Amino acid sequence: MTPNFKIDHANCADCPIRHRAVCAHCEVDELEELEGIKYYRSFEAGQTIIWSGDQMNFVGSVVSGIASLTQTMEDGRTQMVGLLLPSDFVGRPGRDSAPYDVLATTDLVMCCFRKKPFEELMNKTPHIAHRLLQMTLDELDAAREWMLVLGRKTAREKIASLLSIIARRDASVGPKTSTEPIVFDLPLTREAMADYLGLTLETVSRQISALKKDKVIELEGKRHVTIPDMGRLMDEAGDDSDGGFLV
Amino acid sequence: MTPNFKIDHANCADCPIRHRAVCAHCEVDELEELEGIKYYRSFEAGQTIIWSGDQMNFVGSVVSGIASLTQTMEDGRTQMVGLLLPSDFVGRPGRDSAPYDVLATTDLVMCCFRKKPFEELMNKTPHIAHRLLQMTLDELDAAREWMLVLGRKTAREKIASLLSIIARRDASVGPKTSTEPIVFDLPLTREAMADYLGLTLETVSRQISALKKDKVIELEGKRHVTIPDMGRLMDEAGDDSDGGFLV
DNA sequence: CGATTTTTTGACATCGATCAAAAGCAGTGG
DNA sequence: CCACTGCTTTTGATCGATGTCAAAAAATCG
Repeated sequence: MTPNFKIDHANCADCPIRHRAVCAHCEVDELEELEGIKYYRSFEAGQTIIWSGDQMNFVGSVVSGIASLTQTMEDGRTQMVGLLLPSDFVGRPGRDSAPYDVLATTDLVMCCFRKKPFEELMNKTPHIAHRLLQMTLDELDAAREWMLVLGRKTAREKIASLLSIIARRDASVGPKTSTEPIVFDLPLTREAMADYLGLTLETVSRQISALKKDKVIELEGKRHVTIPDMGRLMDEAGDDSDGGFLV
Repeated sequence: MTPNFKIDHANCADCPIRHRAVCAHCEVDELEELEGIKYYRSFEAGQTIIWSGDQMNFVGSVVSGIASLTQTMEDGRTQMVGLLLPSDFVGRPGRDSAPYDVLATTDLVMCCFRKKPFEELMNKTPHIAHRLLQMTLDELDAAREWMLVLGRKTAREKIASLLSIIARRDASVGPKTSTEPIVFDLPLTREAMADYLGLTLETVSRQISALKKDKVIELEGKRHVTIPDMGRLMDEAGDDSDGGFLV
């Protein structure tokens, strides 16, 4: 059913997400135990990783690519409720069924653990449990920030907010000042952006065009974005313009 | 500044939230340790418990009353991002400043712990850490369900969703069937509901009047609500009508 | 009972949704 | 290389749900 392939024997020491994922605080011996139960799975863009309501028999970390969590109403309206970037964790220890669909938005590689062994390991490894709590609190903060976006921001502010979030996560390796331009590729289609923002794809398209016309962003093709002035973008997002960078 | 008073020496064994709060899984000896560092604080309706950006030097559980988490934009637009009912936890171990305002929506009693001792106790007490992770995952689920409400539901569906959530949490002690009427008092003003739902208070008022006219709800005064048919209300909310009760 | 807050109701404006069509772009096979 | 197909994105015209502004009504409180 799921055309995925395995990448066995990859070494945790070389892992690109080693220092940010759920295993970030693990000692060498703990890491060895994790290494013993882990396996890799790849998914193609567009594939469904987990269906809402399904039994979840594994948990894991996004190694590369982007996944999304979405909720769908009976009549087809859909809302994205989470965007999972590399190092983010998928799954909920202690629960057996998934509350939302998990989709591969791009080609994706995950580092998986069968749920049962992971839970047992977690129970005897405070480093993992502690890290998972921290990550869950971070996700809760992100979800609540997104509630403000969904509930109170205008379409233009919503687009600017999404762009600034992607820019910030993407640029965390890049320059630290807010004066240098930031460049990145949009990993989402207009429709996925609309589902994230509670808009229609037409409105997304119009607002992106408007931001481009007003020189808040530059576009090469449909996906390659340049932010000449991050402060300007954050003003457009309705956020405190210095909150993100200086704190 | 904060006119609060203390209720010392209350016994954990008699605590009304004992079985649902962060201390739910504690053994007798763990409970004694918690009892040693706890203290009670009362807040009046409308009081701010914690300001966004403030140092948080305590964490704790809501014992009675309702608190809300709200985010405010520079121009005054506000969005409620959390509704804390009795047994819910306030505070984030490991973080030092609050990301949102915490307000007492009604008169409120909290069972507090100074943050530092609580964190230390948590680190040596897996029962507490584990329970807190479970509660945080529950909050994350609730936040994500709310994202669907904010992003994709109509004003009428939003009101119906809020009523059904309050009804469900209120009625968890009450009858288990969906055929008996459910009765409760709304703990929120129209304005607070508007802030929760991303609406204006006028729209909230109009939609409540409409639901009343259509016999989905009955009102005595402005706050006392009767739900004659819970299934009907959940249809109006756009939810699967049996999801909440049978699962 | 008067003062203040909360809620309702009305008239009107607007932002974003909807419906429709065209344009751009990628892949496929002849 | 081009014609064909399907998908994404843009653009245009129109409509309707919800916001805004204003005032009255109801509830609460001293």
